[in-house]
Amino acid sequence: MSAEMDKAWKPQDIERELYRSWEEAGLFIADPSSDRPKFSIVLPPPNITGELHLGHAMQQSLMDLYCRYKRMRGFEVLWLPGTDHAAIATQNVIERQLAAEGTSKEEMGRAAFEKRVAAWYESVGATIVDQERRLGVTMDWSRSRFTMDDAYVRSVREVFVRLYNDGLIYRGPRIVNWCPRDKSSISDLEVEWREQEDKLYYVRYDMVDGSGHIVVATARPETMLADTAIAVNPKDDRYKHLIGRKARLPLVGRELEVIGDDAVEMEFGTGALKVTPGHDPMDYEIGQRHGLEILSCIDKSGNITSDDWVPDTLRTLDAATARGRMVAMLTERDHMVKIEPYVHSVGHCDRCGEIIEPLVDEQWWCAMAELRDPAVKAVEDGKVGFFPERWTRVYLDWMAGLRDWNVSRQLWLGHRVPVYYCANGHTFASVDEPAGCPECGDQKLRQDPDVLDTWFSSALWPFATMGWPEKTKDLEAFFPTDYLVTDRGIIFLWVARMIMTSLRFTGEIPFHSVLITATIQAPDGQRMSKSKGNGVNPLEMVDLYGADAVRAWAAAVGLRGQDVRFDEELIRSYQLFANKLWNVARLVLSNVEGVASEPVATAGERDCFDAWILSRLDATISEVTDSLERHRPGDGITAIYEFAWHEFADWYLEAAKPRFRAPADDAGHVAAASTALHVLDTTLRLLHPFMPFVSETIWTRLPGERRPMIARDGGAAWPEMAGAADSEGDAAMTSLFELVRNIRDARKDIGAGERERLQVKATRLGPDPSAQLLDGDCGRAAIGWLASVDFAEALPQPAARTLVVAGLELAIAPPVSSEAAVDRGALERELEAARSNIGRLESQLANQQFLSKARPEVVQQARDRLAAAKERLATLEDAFSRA
RNA sequence: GGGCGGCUAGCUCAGGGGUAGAGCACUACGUUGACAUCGUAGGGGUCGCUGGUUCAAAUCCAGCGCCGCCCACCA
Repeated sequence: MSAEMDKAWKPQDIERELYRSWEEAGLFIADPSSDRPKFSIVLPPPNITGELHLGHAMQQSLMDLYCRYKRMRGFEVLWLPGTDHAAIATQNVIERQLAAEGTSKEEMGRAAFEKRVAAWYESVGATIVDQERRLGVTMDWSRSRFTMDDAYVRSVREVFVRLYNDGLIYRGPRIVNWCPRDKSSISDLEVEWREQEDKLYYVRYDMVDGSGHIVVATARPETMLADTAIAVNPKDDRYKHLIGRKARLPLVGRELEVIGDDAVEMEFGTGALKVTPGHDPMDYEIGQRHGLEILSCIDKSGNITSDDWVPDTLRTLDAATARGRMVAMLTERDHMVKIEPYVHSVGHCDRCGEIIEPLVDEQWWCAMAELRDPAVKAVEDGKVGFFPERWTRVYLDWMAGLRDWNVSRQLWLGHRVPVYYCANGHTFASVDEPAGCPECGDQKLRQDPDVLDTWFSSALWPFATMGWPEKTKDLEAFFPTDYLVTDRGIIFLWVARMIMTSLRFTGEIPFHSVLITATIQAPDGQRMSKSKGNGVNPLEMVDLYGADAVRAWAAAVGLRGQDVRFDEELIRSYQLFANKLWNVARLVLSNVEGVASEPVATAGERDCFDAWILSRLDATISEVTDSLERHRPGDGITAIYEFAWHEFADWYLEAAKPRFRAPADDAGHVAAASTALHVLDTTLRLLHPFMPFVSETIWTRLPGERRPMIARDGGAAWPEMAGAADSEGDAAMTSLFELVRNIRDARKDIGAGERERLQVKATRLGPDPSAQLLDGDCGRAAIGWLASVDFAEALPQPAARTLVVAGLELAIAPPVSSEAAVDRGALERELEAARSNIGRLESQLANQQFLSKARPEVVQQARDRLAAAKERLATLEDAFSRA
């Protein structure tokens, strides 16, 4: 059996082929008519803007972990994949490519641009799917969706039309975030605020009646051309007498009324604010409250308008140039009072980085209040839970301040707004391409030119991908979904909106739990980004360490609730773990010929190690299962790692070697082999969701017929506890390990040769169950083997060292050729540590307050520790006196 | 301006009232037939600072200091 197993685990040779075999067997395809309980996840569709990054790899690993786990627990699992057209992001990527090629979308025209986009979607989509396969994810490829698929487009239109007909979507002029580069509005959430060094300009506006002046502070003097009022706080004694009077706008001459509004901060600047409703969101609201006229002095390209009230010398200038010229003009005319350095936040387009120009424009809006309320309640009632829980508060706080959503974009890419205008002035929304106006029958229809915010279509993802509004089998079987695994960065942009649309259109929540994953930082603690060049390609990691290692790393760190600093060594450590397991399997498999895969039935045939490892296996099953249910898979992979390496391999298998070497029909051999086989089998099951490739590769080599682990029938079931837990026995074994370590340590001290067998004499000091184990047959055999000692009735010479562990005294005979090179320094350090330990415990136990107030078991614990410490000290002093 | 995280061994991080933990790195020894992608042993931390509560604080409370993220209509 082992002959065909290489000495090392080589994931690169195996993973692709193994994945192909899973896929060809149709193991990922969900059956909606299955009578099993259902479990479903929809993949957050990656933007088709480029390759996947490490964050995607981590999230997908976590999703796959849960899908595989649920399959093993008997669920019918649907994991639905797909991609998002990402209108504005994709348009930006392609426009950048075109610019690099010396052309532009305007130059090539709409048709050619669309062809170019289609080609891009195809090639990038294929790359993404290939990356996903390399990770070993069990997505149901037969159900893959793209947000621009015909059926999906129809769902989007359906939602839009219903909201439109319900009056929740409306068109109107309001202030929007305008990106002069993309020539489109964007929503509040897509504005990225960056701190910037600027100037604050203090400008004097003279009162019309010649009674003085008022000085305002502004960071954007170029917008003053469109001022339509001056505002002061009505409580401000400096200014309240001016309210209702008029000031004259410099350079333009317009008369501006001084108004009182609470929004004006008295402490800022001079306490007087120039009001420009056409180019500032706060001013816009002030304008709304006071019925101010809205003027625009900056157009959609970011240039000064050529309205006739704009001074000739400023018309059509770009805003930055205009600002410079205006500052000069104001200074020249003695209107500039002073200029101060000023640091403030400026809104930028999160896609292209351009500075946002707030301006008033006709756009489509979605009223949120009615959509919001049920979505708030669903989370408050715990129907949708966030993990870590603290994100619940973040969600609710944001929802509380929700404002209407600008859903239209002026892009070339995306879902067209399904609103039509006929020549007779009728307007209507339609799911299907309409043949004529429903009111007048006019056939010369014009469709609204705008497209929808990408997030409008993403908001429907969980149900639109399953065929909504049709009543499909998939919807019935797999919706609502179970987990949504995503990044905290899109809780508002996406998660909240899915909850809102889902409740409105399906009457159900879209998912039960939102698992917020870690954000991965570069090794230097900075944000990973393409522009900084500090990103890590997940495929490179897969090539280097194997998909299993990347996945185990993701499980270890992805749901800790903290951000993760990327640490390649951690990934590597899981590759080493896979290799360790591989070699564990080689050892076990070379000893299990003809052995049953179940542990030997009767306790009588098990030795103390068999019982112990089965007890520890039970504890591990419990820990791993629990970790997954608590959404803490990091605890699970750690538990498996600890168990498999440091308990099963380091102690159990080492101790089992003598029994393995006995003849195959020896009872001890059979007990050890069957126990080892059972433990290995179970460990592989526990590991499979985390590291599917190595676990399955080994599992299929175990004796017996083995189908793929995730197969519905005949695959590997998730392990159940076997009632083998025995905490007293475990404690005794821990003492045994401690004794072995102490003997090894002592051997070095007393100068014993590496392989020299030393004689020892054991004396039981009391009825301690640990002492019984240590001095029993199993204990003696194990200690003898692991520490290279032989038990004797009496020692030929006085003991070179006496150890006391858990009620057993062990005297060790001196080695034959004792070249003791005892490190007295080390002994002294230990003596000192032991004495200070005793001192600390004694003073604690002398403290009446402690004795009377601390819990009794804590006091007892201290007493036990003191006794043990004294034993230890005696041993050390004994050693020291001989050294 | 408000909120949320973080600050524990050289590095990356667990833990969370009762003697400080892991992995990696480091030191010494070791190629005995699972594995040198390994084994055995070892060194290394006043748990950001200051107070408070408690018999007992890295852990709870308050304040402060950095670092990061999110939200916000101070122009």
